Amino acid sequence: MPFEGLSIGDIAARTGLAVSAIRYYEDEGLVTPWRNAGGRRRYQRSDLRRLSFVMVAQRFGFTLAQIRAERDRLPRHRAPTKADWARISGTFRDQLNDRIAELERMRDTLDGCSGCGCLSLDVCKLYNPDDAAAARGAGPRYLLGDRPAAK
Amino acid sequence: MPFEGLSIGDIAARTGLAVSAIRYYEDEGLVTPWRNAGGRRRYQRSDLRRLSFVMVAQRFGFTLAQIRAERDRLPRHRAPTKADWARISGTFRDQLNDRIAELERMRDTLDGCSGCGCLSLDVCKLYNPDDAAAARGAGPRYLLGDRPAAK
DNA sequence: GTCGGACCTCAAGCACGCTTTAGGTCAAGA
DNA sequence: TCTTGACCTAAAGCGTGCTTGAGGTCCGAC
Repeated sequence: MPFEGLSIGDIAARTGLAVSAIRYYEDEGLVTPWRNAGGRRRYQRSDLRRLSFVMVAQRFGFTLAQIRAERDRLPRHRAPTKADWARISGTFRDQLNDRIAELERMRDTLDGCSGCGCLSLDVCKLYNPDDAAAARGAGPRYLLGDRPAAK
Repeated sequence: MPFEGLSIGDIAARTGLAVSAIRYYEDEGLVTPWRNAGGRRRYQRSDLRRLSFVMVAQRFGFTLAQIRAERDRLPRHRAPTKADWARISGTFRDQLNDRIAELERMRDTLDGCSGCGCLSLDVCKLYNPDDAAAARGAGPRYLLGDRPAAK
């Protein structure tokens, strides 16, 4: 007998996603089931991989919009190659490295502050918008590497 | 003449926060101005430091609720000591280190996958909930270190 | 035939951290 | 006195990623 597709419940059971989340991903254009005669969603087996990709990419810090954009950069007329996935995994890695670097920079700043007596309410530049910090703009965000925020 | 307090506009200018954000922080119990005869908020100079602390702690990944909790652990009857701030900075550092470690773990997983041919749709365990991953629960989240999610 | 569970749609709700809007009030300068 | 800008409150809105609820349908088993 022919393959009649997986139900949304099957997909939920096998991905660990909630049924409502799967429907939401459909609204977001991340997966596109067809419908059976009764109007129920039917999924291909490859949709399991699609949704797994979404889950993995989320873990790596991508928003659903970014994931959709990444997927849209894949060729539609052929199966994804290793090169395609290498690009995506490179994107993942770059994003991870950026985030790691930022956190390390923050940790170093914090360590520097601890060593120099910072985090003292009366001394630390991080808390004192009156001095150098204020001169460069406003508030401690500049000391922490933020760009001048659009208010 | 006596110090009549800073206006919310003064505070906004000196911290770089939006006026609406400062009022929101008041709703959240993070700062407590008094009111002048006309009902306008008046701030102490120390409120600049309070709000700077909020900004710094947010940068370090704390939610407003956590920041309030941290502040509530400070003694109310005396000025915060270096030891108080050392504890807080230690909390900051621990949190940073946890997040760095998690990201590095993810990067290592990703690198391992790239090296072994992972991120190939047909091979990678990350995408294939049918095999070992499925046996341990459902979907790739387990491979990535998530706890079994409460659905 | 009918029961029940899985499924359907659409709308609203939640958490977080704010901003925006609407409709006033206060206070300093011309 | 009048204007203007800074300020006030309360309520609603936003973005992200979903969940929950209400009310109805489909379909396999008994």
